[in-house]
Amino acid sequence: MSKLKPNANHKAKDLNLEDIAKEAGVSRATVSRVINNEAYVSEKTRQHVQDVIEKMGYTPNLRGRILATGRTNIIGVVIPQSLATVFDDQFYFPTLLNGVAQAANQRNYAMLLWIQESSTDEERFYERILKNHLMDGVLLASTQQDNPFIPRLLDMDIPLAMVENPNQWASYINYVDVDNHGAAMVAIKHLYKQGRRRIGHITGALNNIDGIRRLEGYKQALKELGIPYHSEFVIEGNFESKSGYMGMQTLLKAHVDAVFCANDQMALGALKALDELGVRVPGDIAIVGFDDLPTSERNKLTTIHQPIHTKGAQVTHLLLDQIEGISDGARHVLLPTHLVIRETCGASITQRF
Amino acid sequence: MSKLKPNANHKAKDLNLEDIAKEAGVSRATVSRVINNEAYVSEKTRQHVQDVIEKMGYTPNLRGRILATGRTNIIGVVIPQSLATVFDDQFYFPTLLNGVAQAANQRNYAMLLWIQESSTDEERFYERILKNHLMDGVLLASTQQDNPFIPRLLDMDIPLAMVENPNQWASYINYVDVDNHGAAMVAIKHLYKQGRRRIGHITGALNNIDGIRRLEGYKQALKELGIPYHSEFVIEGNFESKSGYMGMQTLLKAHVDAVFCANDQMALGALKALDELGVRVPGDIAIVGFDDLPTSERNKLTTIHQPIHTKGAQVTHLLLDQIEGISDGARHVLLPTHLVIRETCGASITQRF
DNA sequence: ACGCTCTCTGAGAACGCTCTCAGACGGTAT
DNA sequence: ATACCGTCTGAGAGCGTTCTCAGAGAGCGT
Repeated sequence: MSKLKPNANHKAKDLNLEDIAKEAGVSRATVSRVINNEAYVSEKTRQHVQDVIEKMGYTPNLRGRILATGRTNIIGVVIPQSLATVFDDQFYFPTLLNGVAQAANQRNYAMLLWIQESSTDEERFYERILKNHLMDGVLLASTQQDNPFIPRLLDMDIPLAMVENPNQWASYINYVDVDNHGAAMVAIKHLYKQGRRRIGHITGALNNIDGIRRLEGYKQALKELGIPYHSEFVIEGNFESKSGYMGMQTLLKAHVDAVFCANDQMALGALKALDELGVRVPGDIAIVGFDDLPTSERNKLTTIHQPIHTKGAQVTHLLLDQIEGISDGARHVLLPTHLVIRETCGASITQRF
Repeated sequence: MSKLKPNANHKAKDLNLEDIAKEAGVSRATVSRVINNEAYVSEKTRQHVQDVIEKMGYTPNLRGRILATGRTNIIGVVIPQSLATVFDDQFYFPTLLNGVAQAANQRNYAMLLWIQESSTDEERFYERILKNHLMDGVLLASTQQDNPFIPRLLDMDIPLAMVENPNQWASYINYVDVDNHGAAMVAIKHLYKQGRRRIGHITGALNNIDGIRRLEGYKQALKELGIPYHSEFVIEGNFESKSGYMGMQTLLKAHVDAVFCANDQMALGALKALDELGVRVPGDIAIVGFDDLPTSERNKLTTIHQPIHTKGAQVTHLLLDQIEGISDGARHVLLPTHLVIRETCGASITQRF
C-alpha cells in the first residue's frame, strides 16, 4: 500500500519512447508514429508496437510532447474578480463552465481555471501563465466592457474567445452571444400584451455589455409601442439580488404596473420586496426576469431563457477551431433565447404559444 | 492591430535563455541561476543579467522548465459526475473552488479543473492527464465513498488530498474535514432545548461520507438525550432540494415537531412544502439545516455554518505541502462549525449566545 | 537492367529549460 | 611558496517527445 511521500521518486520508474522502441526492436520515430496514428507504418509493425505498448503499459509523457510540439492542449478560462467575489449568482458561471468542459473534454483539451481573487492575481496570470505559453488559448467570460486584458491578449496573438460581445474588439475576437437587445424587446412587448403600460426596468451592471444591451432593448420596445420613456421608471442595478430588492422599492413610488429585471437574481429580489410589502404579483405588478435560473421555476417567474450550457460549449469550439487553425477569421455565434411564461407576468399558462 | 490566425507563428519570435545569455555575455546556466534566484552568482553579474532580461522582455518558457524539472506547478481539481450534473447546489462548489484558487495562486500554482460530465470523461482523465504527469497533485472533492479512483491514485503515488474524510483510506491521504457528527449533534440538542421531542431527519445521500456522519450524529444525539429512535422519523434524501420537499411531506405523517435536514438545499425544499401546506414554521415544526448558504439567510433558516472557502484553501495547502515535500505523512485538518440561529428553529435571536 | 515512384524506417536534431560537474579564481592558513 | 577552501562560471548532458531528412526496399513500366 502506498504511503505519502514527495514525488521525487517518480522519474525513475516511468517508461519512455526509447524503452518501447528497444523492446519492440524498432526506432523511437516508429513508435512515435504508431502513437500518433500517422501514415507510413506497415500494418505488421504497427500491430507489434501496439502490442508492446499495451503489454508494458506505456503512456506517452505529455511534458515531452508539450516541449516538442509547443502545444499543451490546455485552454485557460479566466474568471474576473467581480464574478469571483460576488457569490450572488451561483448558476450562470458553473453552468457555463460545464459547457466549456464538455466541449473541451470532447476535443481532448483540459481546462485551466484562473479565478482572480485580487488584482495581483490578474497580473500574475498575465506574467506567469500567458507569456510562458502554458495555454493554447484563452476564454474570457463575463468581463467588463473596458477590460484592459483584451488588448494585451490581442497583442500577444494568443487565440481568444469571449462569451459576450466584445464591442469595440468585436471584429478581432471569436465570440458567442445571445440577442440581449431582441430578448428584452420580447419581454417588454409581452408585458404590453398583458395590458401593462407603466413598465419599469431594473438594469444590470451598466459597465457590462449585456446590461447595456438589455436596457437598449427596453427603450427600443417602448418606442415601437409608442410608450414615452420615463427616466423614473428605470433603476440602475448591478445583477445582484439585493439591487433588485432595493430597486423595486424605489420603483413602487413611480407606480409602475410591471417591471422587467435584467436578470433573475434581481427579479427574485424584487419579488421578495413586493412580498414583504404585500403587493400582489401579478395582480398589482407583473415581473419578468432574464436567465431562467432553476430557482425561477420554483418561484413561478416569467423570464427569458438563454442556453448557458450551450454558450459555454460553443465558445469553446470557436476557440479550439482557431487554435487548430480550422477557422481563420473571427467568428461570431448568436444563440437564440425564448420567453418562458410562468405566473409573475400575469399571462395564463395556456397562452404560452 | 492583431488579426486572427492559428498560432503557428509564435515559436519564431520568442526569446530563450540562449538569447539572453548571448546578449549578457554569460552562459545559459548563469542566466538560469539568476532567474531561479540561486546562490553563487556575483551581485554584479546578477544585476547585469537582470537588466538584460528586463530590457529584452524575456520570460522563461514554462514548457522547457516543465520537461527539465518534471514539475508543472499545476494541480488538478476533480469534480465528480454527480456534482457536475446536479445543478441544485450552486454555492458549495464554487466557494470551495475560490478557496482552492486563492491558496494555489498564492503559492504559484495553477488549477486544472476536470469536470466529469460522463464516465468516459473519468477514464480519459486517468489516462490522459494523470498517467502523463501533467499535474503535480490532485484534489478530490465531494466524492462518493467507494470512488474507485482513490486506490488508483494512491497506487500511482501521485500527491492527493481530499475535502472529506476518505474513510478507509484516511491514514494514507491528506484531508480537510468538518466535524459532521458533532455538528449534527449540536443541531439536534438545540432543537431539544427548544422543547422539541419528535425530531425527524432528512438525510443526505448515504453513499457520501458527510451524509452518513450527519445521520450518525443525529442518532447519537437522540441516544444521549434519551429519546428513542423511530425509523419513521428518518427519511433518506440525496442533498437535492426536491428530496427535502418530498421528504417533508412524508415526515408530516409521522407528526414530527422538528426536522434536521442534512443540508440547506433540502431544508429549503422542506420549508417550501410546509409553506404550501400551511404548516407554520417554527410554530408547528422547527427546521434546522446544514451549510449556511446565502439563501438561507434570506429564508431565516437556522443552520450549521461550515467554512467552505477555508476548506478549499486548507486542503490546497495540504496538497502543496506534500508536493513540495514539506510534509511527509498524511495530515488531517478538522475545521470548526457553528450553529447559526435564525428563526426556523423557534429560538429567539437573543438566545444566540 | 534501369529508372522511377511509393512505402516504410531510422538517425539525429530540435524544443528550452535545469542540473551536475569540473575548473578558474581569489583569499587565507600553513 | 604551497595547499586548501569557498565563490563563481561555463560546458554539456539530460528531460521525452516530434519532426525532418535521407535512405532502403518493393513494385512497376520501359
